[in-house]
Amino acid sequence: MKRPKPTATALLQGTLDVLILKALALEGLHGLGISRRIEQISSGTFQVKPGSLFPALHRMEEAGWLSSSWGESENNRRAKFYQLTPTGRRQLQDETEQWVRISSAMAQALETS
Amino acid sequence: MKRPKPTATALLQGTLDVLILKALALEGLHGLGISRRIEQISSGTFQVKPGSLFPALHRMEEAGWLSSSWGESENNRRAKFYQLTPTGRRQLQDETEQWVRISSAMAQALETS
DNA sequence: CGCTTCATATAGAGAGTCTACAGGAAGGGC
DNA sequence: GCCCTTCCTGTAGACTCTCTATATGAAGCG
Repeated sequence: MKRPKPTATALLQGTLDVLILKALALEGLHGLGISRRIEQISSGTFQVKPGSLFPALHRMEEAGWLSSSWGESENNRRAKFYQLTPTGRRQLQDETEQWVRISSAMAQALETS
Repeated sequence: MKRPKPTATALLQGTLDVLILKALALEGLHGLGISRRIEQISSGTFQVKPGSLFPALHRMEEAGWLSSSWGESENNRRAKFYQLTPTGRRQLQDETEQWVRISSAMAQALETS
């Protein structure tokens, strides 16, 4: 019981990637649009801050899961749009399956036995 | 696609704590016993390496969730036994509820929409 | 022309897990 | 007595990822 825990840590480490991939599954979006989409499909549970989002996008683009192109947002702002690559779509499948495995193992482990 | 991903990262960051707490919910165990219990209650899905386990135990003891005492293992080896403190038991409840919230939000987000 | 909003970006800190290694002590084989 | 394996705890260093905080620029509004 050292400190009252300053950081909230809303996101579980490792879940951001699959959420970004899922957000882009239907259509390409720009950065803040991805953030809003994630918040939407999780009913507000996950709120991705810019400082988490953009490094993740760069990392995933470098990994070959996303491709980007500059365009204009719905508010006439310069915005970078991201799309899933075929590799990224595969990655979405893989990470989704991995999540199912892990979460069912967790559910089993946390069952009151 | 830089590297073929050297590390496997079997465990999701942040899930080790609640697994340790759950492993100790029924009875006190020593370090490697906790590791084996976690592997058992997750049907082999989670395998906690010593290099992850012991720092976590020290951290959690310092946080006041666990108390420890030296004793003898079932194989006559010197072993440190850990028990849940009342604070730790509360922490187990909190983290379990948090896991339920997060995993259901993830399930909803990853639903094919 | 300042203010707000939108949009992208980086630096630095912090946390947590991993690999790899180390040491001590018990038990078995010979 | 001596090796060798197993059990048990532990640390060091690297690595990855998320967070807070801050910065920049451009559009729109009054």
